[in-house]
Amino acid sequence: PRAMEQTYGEVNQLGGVFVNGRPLPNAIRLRIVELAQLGIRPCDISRQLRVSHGCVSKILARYNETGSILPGAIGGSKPRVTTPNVVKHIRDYKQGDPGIFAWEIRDRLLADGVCDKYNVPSVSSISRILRNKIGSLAQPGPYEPSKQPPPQPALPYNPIYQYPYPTPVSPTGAKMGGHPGVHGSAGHVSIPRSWPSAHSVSNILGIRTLMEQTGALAGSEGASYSPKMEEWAGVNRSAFPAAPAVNGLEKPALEADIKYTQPASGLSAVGSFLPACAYPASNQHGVYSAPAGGYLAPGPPWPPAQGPPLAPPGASVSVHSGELAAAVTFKHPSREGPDRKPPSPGSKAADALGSLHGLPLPASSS
DNA sequence: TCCGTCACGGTTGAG
DNA sequence: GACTCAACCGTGACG
Repeated sequence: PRAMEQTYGEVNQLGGVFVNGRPLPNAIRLRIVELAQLGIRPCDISRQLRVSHGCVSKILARYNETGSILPGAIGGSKPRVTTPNVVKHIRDYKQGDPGIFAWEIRDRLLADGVCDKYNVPSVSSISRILRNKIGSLAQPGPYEPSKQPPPQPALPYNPIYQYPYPTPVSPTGAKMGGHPGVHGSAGHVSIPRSWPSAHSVSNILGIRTLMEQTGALAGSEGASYSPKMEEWAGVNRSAFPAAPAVNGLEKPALEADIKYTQPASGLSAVGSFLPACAYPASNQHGVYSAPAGGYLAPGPPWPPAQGPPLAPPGASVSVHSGELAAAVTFKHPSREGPDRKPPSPGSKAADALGSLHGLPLPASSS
């Protein structure tokens, strides 16, 4: 097992451990942002945390843009908009008016509530449907009524993809009037993924948060929802300053991150979907395993014997290597048995960051 | 020396 | 269950 774990991580040029293809632990991401907010230069952060400067730059850029330290949603596919139900409606429109234009169909799909502006097919898609699926109406197609799948609701989208519905067609039917993140409000988060999905911050910020608050997710939708870290990108974010001051670290956002990365056992509403985050606690432990401590903890502090340049005035924020190693909870397999217990709130990791933030940070967040 | 950017090899998850 | 695809990741190199 140890050999297997040792093959898991890689070591970058700075001596830091990373897992190719996987995001850095939240603790490190948080530290990057914090140190940046304290005025420490990205290059220094890079060396101190042993994370490539490209990564530091990326995380900081994202934080400045979205206010979130969390990585984006990994994997998944863009949900189809041309569902059988949509195709059926298009077919109906076409049959009712053979001369109808694609854009007219599009308008009707919107007007009839078959789709909303977030999932309505493009005109070109409609044209393609007309050409490929409806053009040969003589032949029974896959969407022939006789072969139709069971009737679908007016909005035939998988509940997993809870689109942001600012309109009365919202699945919850309540509190959908203009949630943040959809129409470019002050706190709008523009994750560069245009399609609205459960992965999109727009959706998350609005629907997810609202639904959480209203308890609407307690039902099957919540159970089937596959949340991502990105979901928390803007939770509790109201407005992110374009140029946050050193002390302007958006504590509410970070606190939200910290708060919501509590171990599932300690959470009620949010705990249920935290394990599905991009950092499953168990996975993280496995991923950032033995070598991490070996590379991070014993390593000489950077820069050697250089405190002031990195130490912010009056604050002891310099990250000691051991502290960091604890903060990122690189598991040492020799110290943790197979029956790994959930880290206690008073764990070293929590202490490491808790002492820095005055906030509890569970090890599972790393 | 610093920093933004991008290619690369990798992971992930829906279809 | 294997596969594909398109998203994401961090690293490392370049300018």
